[in-house]
Amino acid sequence: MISTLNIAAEFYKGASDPTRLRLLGVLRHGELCVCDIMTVLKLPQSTASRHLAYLRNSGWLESRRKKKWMYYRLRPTPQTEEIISHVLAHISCIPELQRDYEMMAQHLAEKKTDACNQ
Amino acid sequence: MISTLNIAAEFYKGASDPTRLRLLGVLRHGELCVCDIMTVLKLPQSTASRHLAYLRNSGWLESRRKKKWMYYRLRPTPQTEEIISHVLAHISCIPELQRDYEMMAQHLAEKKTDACNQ
DNA sequence: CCAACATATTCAGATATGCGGATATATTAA
DNA sequence: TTAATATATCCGCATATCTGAATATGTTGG
Repeated sequence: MISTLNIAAEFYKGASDPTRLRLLGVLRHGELCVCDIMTVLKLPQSTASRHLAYLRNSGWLESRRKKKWMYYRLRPTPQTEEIISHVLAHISCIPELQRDYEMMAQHLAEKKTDACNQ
Repeated sequence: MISTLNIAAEFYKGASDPTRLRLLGVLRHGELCVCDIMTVLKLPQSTASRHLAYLRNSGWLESRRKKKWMYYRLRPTPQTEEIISHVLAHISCIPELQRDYEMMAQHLAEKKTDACNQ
């Protein structure tokens, strides 16, 4: 049986792993594809994909396919919008995540096209 | 602020279990001893104690001894005050936790003395 | 259709976490 | 000091989670 209590616990479990916090941190940039994320964060592809799916299943993200690429983005629902914004604010001053964020900014700036062209 | 990535992950891991969310919910009442918590939430004593220790170690609670009883309370540090208040607001509308909260209120009202007198 | 590429899933092994009864420790009252 | 009480920790066991390589699935362009 899925209760609201368990759903809330799953939601916070989404934020309970360092790699997933890194993913949330760079997703403050907006919609990102798996290949950009794994490139910037230097994560194995399976690790990036698995944790992104975890975040989607726990209520943090939604995804859509665009050509060959799967794009993930933060998903503020009426129930989670406020808490998500505060968690993001909370983690935004973690040094490791600041570095991730800047690396992603540089990576995005250097992309020549809108599509993924690593 | 949250000093490291791992510490932040541990903090959210504290909120990632249904039983621990129940503990946080009743602790909105203020300082509570283990015996009141285990009585109201109908938790085995080892379960209540273990999760309270978990919450203390992950940055949510602090504790102090008062006579024979160990009292736990929410610990809003400068680093966690804002996020803790928003997590509490987030979980405050979960039906199970509302019931817990009301049961605790009734339990506290019926206590005859300040000390634990179950 | 097929080749190339992006992403998802599987796999095995290591580690972490949950549980509740049993036991240990700590504090107090008599 | 001793008994009673409150809390913490230990224990065995079950389940969950993390990892990265390997493999499977899915999409696109030619």
